[in-house]
Amino acid sequence: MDNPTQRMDEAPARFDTANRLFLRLYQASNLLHKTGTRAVSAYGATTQQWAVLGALARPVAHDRGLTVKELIAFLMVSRQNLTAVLDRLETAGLVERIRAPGADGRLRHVRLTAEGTRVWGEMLGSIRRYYASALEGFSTEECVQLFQLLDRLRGSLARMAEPEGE
Amino acid sequence: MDNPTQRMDEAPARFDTANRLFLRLYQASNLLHKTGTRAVSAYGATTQQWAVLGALARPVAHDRGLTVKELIAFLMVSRQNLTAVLDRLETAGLVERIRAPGADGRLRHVRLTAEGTRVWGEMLGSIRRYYASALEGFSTEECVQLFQLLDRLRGSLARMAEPEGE
DNA sequence: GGTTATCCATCAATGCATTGCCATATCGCT
DNA sequence: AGCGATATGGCAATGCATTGATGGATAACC
Repeated sequence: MDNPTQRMDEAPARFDTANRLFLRLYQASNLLHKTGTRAVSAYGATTQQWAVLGALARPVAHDRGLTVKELIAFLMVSRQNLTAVLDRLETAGLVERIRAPGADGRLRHVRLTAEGTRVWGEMLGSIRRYYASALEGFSTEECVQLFQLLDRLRGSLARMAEPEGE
Repeated sequence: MDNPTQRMDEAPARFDTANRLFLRLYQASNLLHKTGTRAVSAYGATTQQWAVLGALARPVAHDRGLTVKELIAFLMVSRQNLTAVLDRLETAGLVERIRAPGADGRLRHVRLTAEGTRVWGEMLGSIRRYYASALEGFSTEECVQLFQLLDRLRGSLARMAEPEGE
């Protein structure tokens, strides 16, 4: 009873915090998909499709598009998963897979179609409203802080997913 | 060119931060399931089953169990989803659905079986190692900070999911 | 006793996400 | 020309997660 409990309690407290932290991550992610999909459902889209369209709409990617490999790296999902999402987006006419003329023949560049660019423009309003609503009680500093912490956690988990260095 | 750009740039910066923030949330969640399931795959479990077992293993819940409704509130998932997870856990013999003798006849209490308690005890080692590895670069203060920010975000998203008060 | 509400389960559909394996086309190197 | 690596696609299986609709058993109220 005379041992210092201050250090003894450190590990259990950290475990407990980790437990709560990952439960919140799990819950927040589920809610993100649930509410996010609802926010863009008027366009027949989902949060994943929103993420893909958002990646392709960036100035860097809009003209030349992104290869499947680059999209996988950007979103950090499996190739088989991305293929299915791209199939749905292609069927909807929002995205096209093209072979760049002069480039590597193996590469397929995924690009927004004119329709895809138009729909993305319409979706932007809903997305802005969604972000504003979801982060209503957050100061800009807190947003940055949360981003940075999530960024580090993502990095840590990515390291666990791929032990061998790239 | 003489208008104060400081305020004009606030909204775009916030939008950009939100964009990155939710992408990180999306990525971190996918990696959580990927690496987490790998961590407990030796027990034939997944992260969701881990979450359910963890909820039921808490001292508060271990003896009397939790009703399906309580589990839904704790994990914040849909009833149909939870039913499927519970079915798999019941088939694996880790969980049992019982009707409490004196209580409301509509309620089903979900409880860990003896086997479930044993397996959870074994899983705890892997889980502790997982938490330690995932949060390796984080100070205890940062863990708490991330938890609190995620908790607020979860609350905000939950409000968006259920507009009418409970 | 009858109505209404709650708790739980079921069936069905869609989409996301992973793993594993196989196939094809192209590139780069020898 | 051949060989290995890379980039993509296809197929299959499993599990998670949502929505929607239906139904049954129990409780609470009138």
